[in-house]
Amino acid sequence: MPELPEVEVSRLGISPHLINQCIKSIIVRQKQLRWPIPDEIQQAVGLEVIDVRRRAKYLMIDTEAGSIILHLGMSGKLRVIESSNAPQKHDHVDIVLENGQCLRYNDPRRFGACLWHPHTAIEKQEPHPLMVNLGPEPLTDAFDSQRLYDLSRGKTKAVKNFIMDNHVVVGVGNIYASEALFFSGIDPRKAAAKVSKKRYQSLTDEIKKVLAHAITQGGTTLKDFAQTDGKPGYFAQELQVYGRAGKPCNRCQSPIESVVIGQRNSFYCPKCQL
DNA sequence: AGCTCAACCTGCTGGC
DNA sequence: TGCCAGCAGGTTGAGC
Repeated sequence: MPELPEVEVSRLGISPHLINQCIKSIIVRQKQLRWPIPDEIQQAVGLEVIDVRRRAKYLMIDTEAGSIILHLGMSGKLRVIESSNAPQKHDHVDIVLENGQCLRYNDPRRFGACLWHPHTAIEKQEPHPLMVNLGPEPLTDAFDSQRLYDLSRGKTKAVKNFIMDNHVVVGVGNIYASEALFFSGIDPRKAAAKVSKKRYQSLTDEIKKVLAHAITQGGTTLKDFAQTDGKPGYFAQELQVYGRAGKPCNRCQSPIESVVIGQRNSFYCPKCQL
């Protein structure tokens, strides 16, 4: 379900309920996610939540002793509810607060993760191993067209795969990759090395625009994404190409086409994207 | 080094 | 109505 906008919407939704609250208990009903949930996560019990941060599609719930790292995978959802609410199917983890509320993590496909990153004295500033090799955040100045251009030289893979590579830039998933390529008029199948500097400038701008705008709309709800208050994301109705195979392009009326690139279904307008 | 592909898991949809 | 194949927002790691 989540790309970067959906994760950021989740962060914005949960953080005011968590920050400065004390963790009373952590209930793990299903520890077998992408990786097993480590028992060390219990080190957060009794501590106050200092901050809720996001890096790429990871959420970090910071305490004095370390951070709980959450990843929503394909189907993960977070909600803040009364901890007395009966758990439903696939409600794998509760982070229960002393005020009676809890952060409940639900993930049918269990592609997500819930990990613990201790702040030991020696490695207090060390990032988690999962985050060591991540590229820049797309909504910061560290992500610019020069970087895309430089890294793309010699790359034969499709430009869509290239911008979805977390070493290049994080947070661009299958939906927004297709959308940004549409707005910049680039054929998603084109080899990354064959895209000009000028077009990487456009692509960089469009990636930033589409992600930032999707965040303001509460993300994209396709099947089951919900904001943490249960409302759907409203960006789905603004999608130009994703999921619109056979429907007319909003710019030129040509039928949108779909093609599999790097195992992922991809959508583009054959007239607007060259 | 760079690229492709299988794998992780459940649920939903569409065709027969 | 039922069954089964195919597909889904992500990421890692094996293998070429």
